[in-house]
Amino acid sequence: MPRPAATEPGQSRYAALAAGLRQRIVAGEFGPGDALPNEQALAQAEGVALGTMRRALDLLAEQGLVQRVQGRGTFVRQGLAGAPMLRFFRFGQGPQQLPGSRILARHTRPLPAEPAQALGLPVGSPGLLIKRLRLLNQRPCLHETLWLPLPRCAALAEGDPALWGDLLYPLLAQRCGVLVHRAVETIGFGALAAAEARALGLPAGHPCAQVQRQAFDLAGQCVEWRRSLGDAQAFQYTVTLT
Amino acid sequence: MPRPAATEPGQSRYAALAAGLRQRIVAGEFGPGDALPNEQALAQAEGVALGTMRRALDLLAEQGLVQRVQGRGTFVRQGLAGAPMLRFFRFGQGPQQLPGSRILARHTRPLPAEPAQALGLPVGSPGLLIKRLRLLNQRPCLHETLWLPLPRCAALAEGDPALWGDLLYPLLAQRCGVLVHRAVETIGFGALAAAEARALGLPAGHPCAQVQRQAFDLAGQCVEWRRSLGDAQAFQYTVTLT
DNA sequence: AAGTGGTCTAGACCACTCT
DNA sequence: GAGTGGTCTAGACCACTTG
Repeated sequence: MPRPAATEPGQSRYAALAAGLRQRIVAGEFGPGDALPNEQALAQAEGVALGTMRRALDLLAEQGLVQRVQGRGTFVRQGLAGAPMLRFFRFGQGPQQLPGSRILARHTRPLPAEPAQALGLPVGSPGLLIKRLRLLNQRPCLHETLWLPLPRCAALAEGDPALWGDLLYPLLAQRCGVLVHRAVETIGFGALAAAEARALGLPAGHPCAQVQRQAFDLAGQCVEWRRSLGDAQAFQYTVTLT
Repeated sequence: MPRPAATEPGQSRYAALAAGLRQRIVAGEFGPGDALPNEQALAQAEGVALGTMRRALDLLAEQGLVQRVQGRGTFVRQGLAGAPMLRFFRFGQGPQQLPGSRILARHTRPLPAEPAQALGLPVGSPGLLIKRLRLLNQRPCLHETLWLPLPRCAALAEGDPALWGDLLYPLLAQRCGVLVHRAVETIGFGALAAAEARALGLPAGHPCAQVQRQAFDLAGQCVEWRRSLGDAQAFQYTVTLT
């Protein structure tokens, strides 16, 4: 009975195997889109039965870290595509197309209280502030305020934002090596301040829906704080309870 | 190789076993809270290996139909407790207590278009309309409009609503034999009409959050349509994306 | 045809809950 | 101690994808 190094005591074998694989993925041994070795190889390498290794891989798949494809292999999942923000809103009808982006401002600034807390950094740490407008059919529909932690996302503090394209997360991945893997959003309701209202072409004080987002990388570090504002009339969201 | 009756062709054995068990539960052979026979017995009865039956039971557990408890057994889950409506709102702070209910109206009426469609019944079918106010610390916080399908929920058309207690779903279970197992909710924002505003003690036209709910029984039949209105200021909801 | 994950078997032993 | 679900093994065969 070999009792190889369990990552945590009191854990089942397959959970330990999953944790080990998770670490290897986070460490970059397998990049996004890469295939893992096949089950047989992994099981043999760890000296464990095939079924046990399968269980570990299934666990990682449940957690969204890998994706299993019959006949092809087990692959490390890509990060979040980005811009699923619009799923909360119904602007016009017809096929939902990709929203455009217009950067309104970009500054390096000390982090204010709320973003700092969300990012898990001390207030006043260096941050990158971005304001942008999301557009659908050339019409402004969302006003966003973003804060990014600065040593880490420094690559975005330089260069012409006009060349960035419409999605932030692919940019974060390419330029900063930051892969967004999970996000938590909080929905609320308020009234538009003058500046945002003007940008959206709505009257000041107009009711708006507010979506605050924290985005996390593979290691669980928060790498973005964002607040998006849109017309409350257009807001709609569906949940299922069980 | 016995190939006993699969509930559906082209399905894996464990999926078929799960479907069979599901049917038996829906048919009432095992009521909410009852224990299923143990794995060994079920596997033997179906002439299948233990692991395969386990897989079927795990599937039902994933779907929320049963709950597995180590050392005790596998149990049919109770229906939704009810009143998780308040999870969308933060009224005051401190420990969230159970909301009170005051029935404002109850009528038997032909179903209007929207509730009829949600319930999967023709417009004009007999329905039971209920309006009620949810209260927290004696203060009104939610205004609800409910439609129930009528032959089925007839027991609620009689008797004194003042004796109903604060939760609808336990009532539906006891008096009508209707077990709510799943619900779908859609969130939107709007403005309060005069009547609702008055009931909630807010000015007419005040911004409000609106939660529409369809509740389903074990068989997947819609058994309730509901619209709840509350102060938009108090609204807050959190989602996780992966 | 070779390689992958998906299903199924038949058994052993462990961890937990109840009486 | 008896009974339950949870873990693990070692193997067989199937279904799907790709060259």
